[in-house]
Amino acid sequence: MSENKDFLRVIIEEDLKSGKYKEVVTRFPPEPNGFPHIGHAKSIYINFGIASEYNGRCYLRMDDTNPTKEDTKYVEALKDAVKWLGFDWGNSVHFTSDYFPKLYDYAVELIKMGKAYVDSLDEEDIRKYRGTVTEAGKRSKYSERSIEENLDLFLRMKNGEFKDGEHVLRAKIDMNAANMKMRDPILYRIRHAHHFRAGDRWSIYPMYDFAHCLSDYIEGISHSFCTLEFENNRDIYDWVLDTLGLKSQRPYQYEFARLSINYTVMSKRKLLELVEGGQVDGWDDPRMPTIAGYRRRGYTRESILNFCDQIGIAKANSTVDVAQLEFCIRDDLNTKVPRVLCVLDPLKITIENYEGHEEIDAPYYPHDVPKDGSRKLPFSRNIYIERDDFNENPPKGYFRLTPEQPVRLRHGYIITCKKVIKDDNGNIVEIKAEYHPDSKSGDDTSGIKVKSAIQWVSAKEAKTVEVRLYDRLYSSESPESIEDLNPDSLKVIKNALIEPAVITEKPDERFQFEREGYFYADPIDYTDEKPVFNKIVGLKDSWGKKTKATQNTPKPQAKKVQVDGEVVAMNEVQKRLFNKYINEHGLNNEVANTLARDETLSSFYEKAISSLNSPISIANIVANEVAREIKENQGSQLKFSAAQIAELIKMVDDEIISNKIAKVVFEDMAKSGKNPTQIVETKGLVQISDPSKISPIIDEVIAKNPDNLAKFKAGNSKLLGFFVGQVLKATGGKANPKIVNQLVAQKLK
RNA sequence: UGGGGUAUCGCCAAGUGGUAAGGCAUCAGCUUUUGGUGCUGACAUUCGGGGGUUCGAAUCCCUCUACCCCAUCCA
Repeated sequence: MSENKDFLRVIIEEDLKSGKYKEVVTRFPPEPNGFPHIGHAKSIYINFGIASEYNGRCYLRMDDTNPTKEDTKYVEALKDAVKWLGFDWGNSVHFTSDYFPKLYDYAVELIKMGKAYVDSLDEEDIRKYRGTVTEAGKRSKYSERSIEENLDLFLRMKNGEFKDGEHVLRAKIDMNAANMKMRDPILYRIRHAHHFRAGDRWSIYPMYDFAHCLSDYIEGISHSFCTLEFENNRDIYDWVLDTLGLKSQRPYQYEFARLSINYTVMSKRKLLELVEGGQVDGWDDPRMPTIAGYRRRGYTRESILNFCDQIGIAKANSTVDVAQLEFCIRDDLNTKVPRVLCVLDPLKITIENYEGHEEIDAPYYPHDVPKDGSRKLPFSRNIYIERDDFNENPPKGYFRLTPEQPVRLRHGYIITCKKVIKDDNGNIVEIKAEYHPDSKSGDDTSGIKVKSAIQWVSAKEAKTVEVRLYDRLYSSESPESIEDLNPDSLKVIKNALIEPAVITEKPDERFQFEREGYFYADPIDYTDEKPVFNKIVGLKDSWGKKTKATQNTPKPQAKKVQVDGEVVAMNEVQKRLFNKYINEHGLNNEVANTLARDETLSSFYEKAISSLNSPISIANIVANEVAREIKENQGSQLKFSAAQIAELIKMVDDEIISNKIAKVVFEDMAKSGKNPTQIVETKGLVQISDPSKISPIIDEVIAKNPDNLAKFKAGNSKLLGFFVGQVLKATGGKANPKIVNQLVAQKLK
C-alpha cells in the first residue's frame, strides 16, 4: 500500500477515531446485468481492500432491482471475478431482492408519514411535470391523495391489480428543487416481470434510489462508496434515511471517480454490443477489458490488484494510460515465469559445418531471477530463426545476423552467414551458415564479439503451436464506436515453432518467449495435440520504438489561449460604495471590489471602521478572512463582531501581534467567540521583535539543518522560506516574521 | 441556462500557509549471452488564467475559463 492516504481512507480514519463507527463495513454492489470489467476491479479493490485493511467487513451484494435486465449468469460472473481477485464475501452473497419485504414496509411507513404518494400520471406527463434544469417542476394532482387512499393503492399495486405503468409510488419532496433528483423521485414502479430470484412474487419493484440506501442501512454498512455520477443521488440517499428516522449507525455515501483507460471502452452497453455484434469472441475474449477477458489473456490477479493500487483514488475524471496496466503485468511476470524459445515467423538455417546432434542444458530463468530449473535444448544442423533476426541490408545499429555480422544462438553457438538463398521472387528462403565450435555458450573461447543472442529452434524437434497475437482492441485513444476498432487486434499464427520442453515438460502455464513477450497457454483451446498460446503483453522494445520513432512526427502543441469572460457590472449602490472605498479609504481595486459587491461584507466593514480608523487593514481582513468565515457558515450567526475585528486590527497596528498571529487569533474568535485581547493574553501571543532574542533561535535552526544550509549556499534560494518557517515554528509563531526574514537573510549570506 | 463536481508534468497522483512526494511514460549512462531485467541520473522556478491578502500562497479571498454529472417508471 502506498504511503499517502486517499480521501476515503482519511474519512474512515476520522470516523473510527471519533467513534462514529466501531467497525468499517462496506459492500460491493454491482447490478448483475453484464460481465464485470476492470472498472469493477477498482471498485472491488476499494471496497474489499479498505474493509480488510481496517479489520472490517465487506459484502458482495447483487443490486437486482430491475427484473427485466438482470440474469443469474451475470451473478456467477461477478462471483467468479471477486473470487479470482482473491476476496472473500463471507457466508453468503447478498441480494437486494432479499430485502424486498422490508423495503415494502419502509415504503408503507413513508406513506403513513405523508412523505410518499401514489402518482397516476403517465410516463410522459411525469417527465413533463419534472421541469428542466432551469425551470421548476410542477406537482401532480395525485399528490393530494389521502394517506388511506395511497395505502390502498400501493397495496393493490403490490397485489398486481394494475398494469405496468399505471401507477408509481413517489417520494413527496420538492418539485422545485434545484437538484433534479429531488423532484419527487419515483420509489416503486409496477413491473409484471419474472425476477430471476424472486420469481413472480412481486409485481412492484423498488428503484435504485430507494433500495440502495435502505439495503446499506439494513446490512449495517458504515461507508457506502460509489462513483461520481451518483453525487446528485446523495441527497435522496440522505433524505430517505433521515425521513424514516434511521439516524443512528447509518451509512453515508462517498463518491470517487470511475476508472477509464485509453484505447478501451468501459461502458457495459458498449461491451455488450461487441459481444452481441460478434466483434469479439464472447465476454472473455482476451481483448476485452472484462475481468474474464484479462484472465483468459493471461493477466494475473496480482498484476490487476497492483494496477488498482497504483492508479489511486480521487475525484477528478481521469483516463489512465494503458501502458500503466501493461507495466503491471510485465513487472509481475518478470520475476515469475520461465523463459523459453519460440519462433513465430521461421527462417530456415542450415549449418553446413555441423554434423550430428546435441542437447544443450539451458536454465529456464535468467541470471537476475532467483529461481532454479532448466531444460534440454536440442541442437542440430537444421534450425529456424526469426525472419526478422536476419537482415541483408541492415539499418544502422542493427545487432542481429547479417551477411557480415555473426550472431549468437541463445544458449548455443555463434553462427556466421555464408550464403543467402532466394526464390524466384527474390524472397529469402534459406540461409547457409557456419557455426563456431569453440563458441558454445558458457564455454566460449572463440573471442568473437557478437551484439546479440537470438531465439531459435531445432527443425526436427520443434513443436508446431498456434500463437494468438493480441493487440489493443481499438486504435483510437478514446474510442467511440466500432469504427474505432483496431483491425489488427488479433493475428493468429498457426505454425509457430517452439522448443519441445514447453510442450512435453509443461514447466508452467505462462512463459516469456524470449525477446518476444509474455504468453499464456489458453485455458480453453489448448490441447496436447494442438497447443495454443495467447500473447499477454510484449516485452518493452527500445529497438522497435527507435526505428518507429524516426517516422513519427513530433507534434508541437500550441498552448491554449485563455479567453476571459465579462465580469457582471456593478449596480449603482455598489458603484458608489466602490468609489468611496477607493477615494476616501484608499483601498486597492480588488479589495474595494470584493467589499462593494457583497452587502454582508460591506456593512460589516462599515461597522468595523466606525470603531477604528484603519480602513485599509480592516478592509483586508474583512475581504479575506471574514469573507471565508461567512462563506463557511452559510448564513448562520457569526461568533465575532465587527468591533472585535477592529480590536484585533488595533493590536496589529500597534505591533503587539503580527499578521500571522492575527490569523491565529481570528480562527480562535471564529470558533469560540472570545475577545481578541483576551485570547492574546491567555495564550501569551505577544510577538517577539527583539533581534537578540530571535538570533539564537535562528542559529540553532541553521545548526540543525546543515544539508539545507549547503543547498541554500549552492543557490537554492527557496530555502529561505524553509528557514523562516522553522524559526517561526520554534517560537510558536510569535517571532516577528519581518525581523526573522531580515535576520535569516543576513545570517545565511 | 439552474444545481452538483473537478482542474498539480505527456498519463495517473500526493500536498490543506514555510524545500512541488511517488508511479507510469520519455531521455541519457552503466550492467546484461533477452535491444528484456536491474542500477544511476535527467525530467513542474511552478500548480487552469488573471488579480488580491501575507515576510512567505498550489494551499486563504475575488474573478474568469475549461471539462464532467443531473430533466430513465436504468443502476
